[in-house]
Amino acid sequence: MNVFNYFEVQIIAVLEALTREGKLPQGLDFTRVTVEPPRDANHGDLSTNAAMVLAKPAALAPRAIAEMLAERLRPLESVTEVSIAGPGFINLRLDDAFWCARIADVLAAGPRYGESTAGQGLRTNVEYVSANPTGPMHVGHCRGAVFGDALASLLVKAGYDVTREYYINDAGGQVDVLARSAYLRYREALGETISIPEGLYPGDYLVPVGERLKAEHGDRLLSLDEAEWLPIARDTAIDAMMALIREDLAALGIAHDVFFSERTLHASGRVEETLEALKAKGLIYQGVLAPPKGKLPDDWEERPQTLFRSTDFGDDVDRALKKSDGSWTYFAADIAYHRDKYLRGFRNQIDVWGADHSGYITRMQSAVKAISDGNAALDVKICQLVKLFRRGEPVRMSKRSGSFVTLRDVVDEVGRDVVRFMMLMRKNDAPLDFDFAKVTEQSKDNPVFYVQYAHARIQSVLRNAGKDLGEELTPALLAGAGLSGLRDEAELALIKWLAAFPRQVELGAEAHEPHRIAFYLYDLASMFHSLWNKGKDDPALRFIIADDRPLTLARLALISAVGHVIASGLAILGVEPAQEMR
RNA sequence: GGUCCCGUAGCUCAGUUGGAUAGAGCAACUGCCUUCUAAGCAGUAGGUCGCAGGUUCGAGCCCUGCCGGGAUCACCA
Repeated sequence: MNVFNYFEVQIIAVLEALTREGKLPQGLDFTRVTVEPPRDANHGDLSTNAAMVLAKPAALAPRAIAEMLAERLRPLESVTEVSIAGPGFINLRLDDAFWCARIADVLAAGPRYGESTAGQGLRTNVEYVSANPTGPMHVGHCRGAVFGDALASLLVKAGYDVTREYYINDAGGQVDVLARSAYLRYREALGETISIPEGLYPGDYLVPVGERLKAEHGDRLLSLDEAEWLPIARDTAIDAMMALIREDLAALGIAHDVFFSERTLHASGRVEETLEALKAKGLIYQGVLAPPKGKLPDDWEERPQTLFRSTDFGDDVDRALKKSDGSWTYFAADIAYHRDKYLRGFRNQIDVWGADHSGYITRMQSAVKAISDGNAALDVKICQLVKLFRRGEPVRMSKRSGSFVTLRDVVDEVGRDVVRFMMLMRKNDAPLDFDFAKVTEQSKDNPVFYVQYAHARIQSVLRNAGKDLGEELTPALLAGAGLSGLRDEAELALIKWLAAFPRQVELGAEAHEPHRIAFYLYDLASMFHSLWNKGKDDPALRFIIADDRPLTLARLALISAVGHVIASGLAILGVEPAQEMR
């Protein structure tokens, strides 16, 4: 149950009744009426802006509307207090029994708590990672991978029908470079001494590809022209690189539903088809682009190009679809790809890109509008750079020497859970510092451990509880607990925060911001640790009270619910909850 | 020079899509371990939300213009 939605429905029902009675004018728009937790909990449990939002269109004073509304809200079940404050806020307070009943919601739903139907099964495609298949993933891919995966999980939780997709860029010049690099390793496998020229991939992850080419083709490829061996070497190498990448992703706990090959777009003629469709709409023309403002590129030459009218859709300049050699640009194929997604039924598309592609967003969104006649929406989430540190010192990486940090290095060193959580402790569009020393530190400075520790503490109490109760603590026993004994402010605050989880899921999903879940969990852990320590100061607040079985069960139900919500939230982030930390 | 992102406490960052007196953590200072895990908790202190206008009942959030930092800039992918 989303408490806030629940009361929003009731408040709007009251507004409709007032309208029918002629106390509010006909035809008011209630969509801007919201029910939220007030910023300051002292104001109440729920707050609505209805009176302020409706004042102007209704031509009434906010307080007049508020008075009318408040009068009708007071009799509602569970409402103990309705007050009008500030410029016209209506604050509601709900009785303890209502809040305690939310614990039962959590226990009944278990790991499913927080699931919502807000997404209404909207088919949604989240494309993320999409690293070029030219080598193992490096640390730069890490953030987008985790972000996209968590976002996808969050959307699933919120009721969207999500496909996780990886776009394999296997059609451009870089895979030919890969093929030549692999062919060199092939010759090496056949006994030649090789040196790797500048411009080819030096990484020794291609050595097994050379071996494999040797195993499959013997020395047959040596006598072939490049035009003949290149496709063979390329396919083998791409296949091997994708296998590497899938392993890297698996190490992060990521599995895509669809791996989509760019090459198949070209091979099937869908690029041409897409361009024909755009041409039919009058969006393609031969033209000459004005040179970029400011300093010109050294090799700038003015020439006619095949252009897409992205300026019709808000872009700054029209964009080229063909290269000077007549082949399609990456953009042309990308339009075809996004059109393909649209034709597969995805009107809701999300791409997760690195910061270096931010200049590409507007043209891609323009293209999606064009190919879908405005029926599909593309949201592009940009993940800013991750700066690596070791005890405060930046980690230097050089591509040329091949001394870059791979994703696997990071996962192996600090663990999947730490990587995933830390990548989500920042908004995606803010840069992120990642210090190997700090993220493995086991202290409250480290949010991963802080949240994990809360969960572990809860499990510890639940494990020990059986002894004190004299019988095994079962879900049924907890479910049957009478909850009325939970009266302490800290306990109620914790319950209210638990009840806020479904709303956080919906808001986070709608905003495409999984980091909200990480922050929510951090706050939840903090409230739990606080409650725990109250038991240190005041034994009456401990979870297990020897001579009060009903209260003990109520508190165990509460912390069990906290455990469920932590586990449920961590599941969205793809992090395992810790059962024990010693 | 164009475009995009960022600018909130000394530091690192949240800020419920425009709500009430702007919040955490670190660092500093003061307390809390015979008792469910001190890997924790409580408290003190710290702010002209980059600057200036605008929009309205109301702006950290929206608009315009500046200032500062980053990314990117026909044809690569």
